[in-house]
Amino acid sequence: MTSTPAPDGYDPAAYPPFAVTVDVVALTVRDDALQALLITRAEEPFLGRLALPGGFVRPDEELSAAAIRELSEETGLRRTPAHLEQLKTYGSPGRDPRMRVASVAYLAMVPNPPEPRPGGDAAAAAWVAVGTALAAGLAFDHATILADAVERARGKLEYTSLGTAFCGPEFTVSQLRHVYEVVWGARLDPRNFHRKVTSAEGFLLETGHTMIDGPGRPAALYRRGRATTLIPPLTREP
Amino acid sequence: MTSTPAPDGYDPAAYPPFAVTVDVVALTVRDDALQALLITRAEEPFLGRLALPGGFVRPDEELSAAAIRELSEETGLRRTPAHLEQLKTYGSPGRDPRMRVASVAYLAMVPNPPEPRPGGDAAAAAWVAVGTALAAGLAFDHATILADAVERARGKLEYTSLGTAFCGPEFTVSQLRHVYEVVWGARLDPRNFHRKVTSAEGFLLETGHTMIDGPGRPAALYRRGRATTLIPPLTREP
DNA sequence: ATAATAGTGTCTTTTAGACAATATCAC
DNA sequence: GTGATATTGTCTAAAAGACACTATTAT
Repeated sequence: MTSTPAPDGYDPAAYPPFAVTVDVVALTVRDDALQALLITRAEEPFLGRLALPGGFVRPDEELSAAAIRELSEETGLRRTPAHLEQLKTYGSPGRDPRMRVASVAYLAMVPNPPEPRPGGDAAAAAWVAVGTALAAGLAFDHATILADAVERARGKLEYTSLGTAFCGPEFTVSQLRHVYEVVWGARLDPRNFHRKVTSAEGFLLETGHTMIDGPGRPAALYRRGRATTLIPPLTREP
Repeated sequence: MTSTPAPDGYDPAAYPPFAVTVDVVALTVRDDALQALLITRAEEPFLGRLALPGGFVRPDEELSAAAIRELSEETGLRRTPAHLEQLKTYGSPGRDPRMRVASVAYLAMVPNPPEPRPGGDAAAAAWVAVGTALAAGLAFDHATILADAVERARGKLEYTSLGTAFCGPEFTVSQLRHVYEVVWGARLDPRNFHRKVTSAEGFLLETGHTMIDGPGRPAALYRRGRATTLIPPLTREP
């Protein structure tokens, strides 16, 4: 099973153990803010500090499966996120004081965020506004991971249909626009936004249903289209 | 140093060892083709098969440093690539028959590719056209990694100044256009391309020098500007 | 009626893409 | 001169952004 050890130590079994973990940045739009699902650590190191949910990958587990499992275990988030993608791997030698750890970070988008329920080695779990979290400080290098995730999400809204992953199965153009406004932290012209998203090929599918929310004309409900890339893209700096 | 082991086995030291490796997709534009730097494996498994250069990360080594080191050891590529970025981590349970391995893949751009010199556990090292490599088949899941890398490179040419990483320190607009044409596999109008790249803010810096290559008016030489994102972006489907 | 939101249309500016025209070289 | 490449300019169509206007609701 093991190949011949090379003189300079290429035999895999001879190498000092690395731990491989996953960390999940689950984002949602709630209370007019971009929020991340964070836990309060119940163990050392960084006991009591805010951190991303995550943990060790099991011997026969896919990385993405580990991300979904850890999210479920530590925060009680049962539903599979509307979108899950690998973000980046963080593996600097000193990032975990216990041992050498390479952590594969995932980015998840969650619509209609349920209230979290802490479990595993999490003392608490809560949705926290991204700005608040970064200002408060996070365990390990999780602030860097969170910042990278937010930047990825912001960029991807421009040229993909990812914004719909923050919305439920059926949504109005206004709800989608609200997502964009919150994630980008910018005002968008409702009329131009409406024209752009409804004319982008394969982005939105009409359901025929409408919805009334407060005063004003009822809004048409849409479902995500099959297009993943947005042509033409939406633009961020108006 | 080690925290209290949790009942369900969260003690990192108790976890079965993962190996962490890096694999490097070094790309260049040579002979009117997008080529990748590949090695021929000198060991089992996949002895004699083409593969990406790569290997185990050392205990106190940054992931990116491991990528540069493995590239140097296995292919003799001494120069630091003009661009190096993390691509994605591949860690499916069965991807290496010897043991559980998570491989952090890197994408590198190399201008003026030098002839490689094999070393380490590489029996040979050569620049291979991407299409040829994918058709020939690669060891492990390296074909998937290579395909992902090419797709990343193609996309990034649109909205970043990454294309200049395939050129030397000084280059003409034609040379840059040739990079785009080869990577995208498409013809671009020389006149519109010229106007777009020279008018994109901070993309190119005039050097004042010119260069003559064959017949035709001498071409102005440029250097990469400090801008990393391209505004407005170049577009792929003409 | 008034206010609020949804949706359509119109106008101007900007950009993309096609392509004419000029500049400067090798031969 | 011819032929090739570099560079600038011109034209048209598409898209972005500003914003007037209509539609439909709650109050």
